[in-house]
Amino acid sequence: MEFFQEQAVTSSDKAFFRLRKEIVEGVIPSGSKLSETELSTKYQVSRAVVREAINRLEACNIVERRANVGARVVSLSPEGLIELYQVRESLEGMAARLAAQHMSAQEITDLNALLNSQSHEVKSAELYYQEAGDLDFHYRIILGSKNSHLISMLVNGLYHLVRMYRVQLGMAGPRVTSAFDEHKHIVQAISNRDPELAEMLMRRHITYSKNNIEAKLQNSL
Amino acid sequence: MEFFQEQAVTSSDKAFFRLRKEIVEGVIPSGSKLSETELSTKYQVSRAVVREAINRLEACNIVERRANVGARVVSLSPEGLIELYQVRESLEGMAARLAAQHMSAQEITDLNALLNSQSHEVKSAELYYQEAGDLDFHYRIILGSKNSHLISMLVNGLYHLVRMYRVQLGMAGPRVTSAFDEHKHIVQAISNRDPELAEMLMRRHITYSKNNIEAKLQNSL
DNA sequence: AACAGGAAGATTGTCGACAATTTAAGTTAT
DNA sequence: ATAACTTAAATTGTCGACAATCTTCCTGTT
Repeated sequence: MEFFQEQAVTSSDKAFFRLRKEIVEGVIPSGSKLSETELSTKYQVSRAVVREAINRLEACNIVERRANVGARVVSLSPEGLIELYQVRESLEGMAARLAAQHMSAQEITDLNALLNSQSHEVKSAELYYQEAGDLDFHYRIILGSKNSHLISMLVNGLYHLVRMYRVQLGMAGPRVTSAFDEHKHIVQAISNRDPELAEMLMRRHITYSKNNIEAKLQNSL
Repeated sequence: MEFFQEQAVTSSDKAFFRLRKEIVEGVIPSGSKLSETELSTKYQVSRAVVREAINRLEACNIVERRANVGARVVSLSPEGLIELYQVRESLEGMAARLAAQHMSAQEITDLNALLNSQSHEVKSAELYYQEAGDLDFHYRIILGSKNSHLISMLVNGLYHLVRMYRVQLGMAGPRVTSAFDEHKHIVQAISNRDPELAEMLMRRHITYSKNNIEAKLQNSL
């Protein structure tokens, strides 16, 4: 899966990645408490590294911590989802606009190639696309913006939360092909160096995505 | 000064606030290295709390850390400033739009009152306005958006960086009164519950602000 | 029976010491 | 003299133990 490898050098990194993965995938349920001692025995590391990992997760808005009390995994709610997608719409719209201005010709070529390769998968009904392919697409555009703050906020901050909502609500939906068409239009706008259109299409794309996941949320709650 | 009191409960909190303050105000110069041992003796606390404070500063994008090497205060650059104001324009524009929708009547009344009180200060040429008053204004609108992600990103993330640029470039400029007029128009749009106009005015306001600080940066570099 | 106060247990916060890694200096060989 | 290797110093990463705080349960009083 992972296209952009965050490589773990320190022990805290490993704990952070593992903990994040387990939370996003629901192995550790949302809303549950994170005990430092418990996790340190489970992961076979000292409490200090678990503590550091939890602190990082707090910075990602994946856990909430209260001083002298402890940390809890955030709980998913319709309001939280809406807030999340509101900022995502704004930030990714901006990313698409900047990408149309700043992506190199090579990067745009690669992006088109990615879409072509995914085209086959979509036709052959591989729903692998939904998860990884969609993330890959959005990820490249975010990087294409060349804005480090934007990249940091989206990649380190919001995206794991987005994935958390998706995974835990079981997103294998009928939106695969239509989302793919939207991706195509966005790439076309970027290829034409049309920032305004790219932003608008991206915002719309994310709004659709929000509506889709929102409907799922209604059912599963 | 501080309108929104972040109260320090733990020892790490205090270290974090103090360190952030010293960095933002340039007491610790940008680009310099942060030695954990050095700071722990200087602050009279253990290395663990300094370490935790530095980790939090990293999450704010105020320091950059490399594993097994150490942390450095970020260095200010024209590119960094532009990137910062790009996202600020997008996020605060969004905040203004949401504020026009979600602020309570009471909050809007308070906002108008704030502007009236500042009107006197501006006329009496108190340049106190520039720093605290401007921050207070923007801060209220951000909170008025009622979007927790947005609030977190701006308040915990970007704003201290913005202040860092301002303080270290010595922002006592001729923009005081014109900025005040822009604030007035924005509040008017919010009072009229006009989200689109509020967003547009806020984006323009921040663009002006960027141009202003950008000119300063040209001179002082 | 309900509520306030206080001990006991558990959890987080802080500390100093040790281990691992990087950086710098010093030495040797080409 | 330069380059590569080795070694030593300094810095960061990790650990286990102790201190402070919160939570829970128990006791006693109204």
